[in-house]
Amino acid sequence: MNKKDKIAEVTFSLALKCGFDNVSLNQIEDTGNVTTGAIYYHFKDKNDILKYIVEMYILKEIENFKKILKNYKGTPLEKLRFTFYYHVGLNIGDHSDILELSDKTNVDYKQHHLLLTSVYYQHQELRNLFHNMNLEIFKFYKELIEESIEKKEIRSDINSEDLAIYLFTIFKGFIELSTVFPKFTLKKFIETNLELIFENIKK
Amino acid sequence: MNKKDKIAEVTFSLALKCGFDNVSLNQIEDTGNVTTGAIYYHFKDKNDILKYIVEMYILKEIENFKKILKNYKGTPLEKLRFTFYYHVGLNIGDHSDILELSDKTNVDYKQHHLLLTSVYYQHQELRNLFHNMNLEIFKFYKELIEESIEKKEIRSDINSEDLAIYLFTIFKGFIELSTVFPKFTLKKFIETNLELIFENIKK
DNA sequence: GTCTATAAAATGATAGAC
DNA sequence: GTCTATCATTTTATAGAC
Repeated sequence: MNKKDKIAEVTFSLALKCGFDNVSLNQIEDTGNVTTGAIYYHFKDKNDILKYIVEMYILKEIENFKKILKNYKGTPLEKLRFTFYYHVGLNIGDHSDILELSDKTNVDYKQHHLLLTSVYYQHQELRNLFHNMNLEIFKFYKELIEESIEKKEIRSDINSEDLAIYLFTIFKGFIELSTVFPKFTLKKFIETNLELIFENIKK
Repeated sequence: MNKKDKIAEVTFSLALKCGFDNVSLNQIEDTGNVTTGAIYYHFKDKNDILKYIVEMYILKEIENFKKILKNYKGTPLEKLRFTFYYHVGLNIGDHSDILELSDKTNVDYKQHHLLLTSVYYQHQELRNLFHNMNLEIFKFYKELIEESIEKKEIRSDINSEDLAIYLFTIFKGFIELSTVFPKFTLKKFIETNLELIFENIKK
């Protein structure tokens, strides 16, 4: 791995623990065995590292996932279940040659979600990147629904945009809920919601 | 308002904009016309202000809301709609004599949600307070459902705990979604979801 | 209880050698 | 491209007067 990605990787890894703004250059230098000089050669300033991380580690995710889902065979509900589980598994790296996280197994979806939310909050200059990402996810759900309607796998008397909103809401909801509400397991959240979603979309 | 609450209020107001950790004591002093001396007389350290804010401004919310909903007459769906709209309206102050926000109208539910999430993320010492809050909300939904089943207003062949998870998920989901996804209005998110919820709970 | 002055540490960033 | 040394600011927090 080149130095630039090394810096990004170690910063990402540190940021996951307590937020990007709470990671100091000193920490990055000590943990990653890099020096101030290297950092400021590759990046304009500290926030430039964040921008690079967001673009490299986060925004590529959906494109990758779409490719993966293309090869996945199953009913709409199975595809949805796969989607939900895939995203909380955060299989970064397993299917991607862009990302080179050396510690792939340790990316926790809760920390990942919290980091994204905090970055969105505290770095308004990056918000458009997130808006575009969410638009992509929305389109993904809508296409999944329209395809299923075409194949007559689910009921057709319902607006695909509304259903996409509904699915997206539940997706965001159980991630958020399982993050800040440890009473139940993630599996419980996903399966309970899938069951009620199914009641709504079956023919 | 006494000095302690003045400090808390101005800190809360500043924190809403870009996160608690990004507010400096200097900012608090300048904005609130208070001095270092006053701050450290009333609070142990900076994080002690946050703890006070969380306890005063956030955790009391549910208790207040429960009281309000008791006086609200309507069907379960109407109660749910009221709940959803109430919480994004964040009617802090309108019904509470505990809170004394001088700038009540400016509390934006998106900023409020982002602040809570960031605080949860970056201040692990406060997580238990949030867990308890979420448990209270969960119990609220569960009781609403059980009451509705008893009154035979909704279908009874469904587990009240599962339905509570479902409602809570959607609540968390549309808050999160409308915060980071400006394509649609909040009203669109709420109404679309309510419609599909209704399909699930009607007799 | 509230003030000012100041300490002590940490932070992001730059300069210049190699 | 990478290093070390250092600057300039800002930060939280304390001390002591009133």
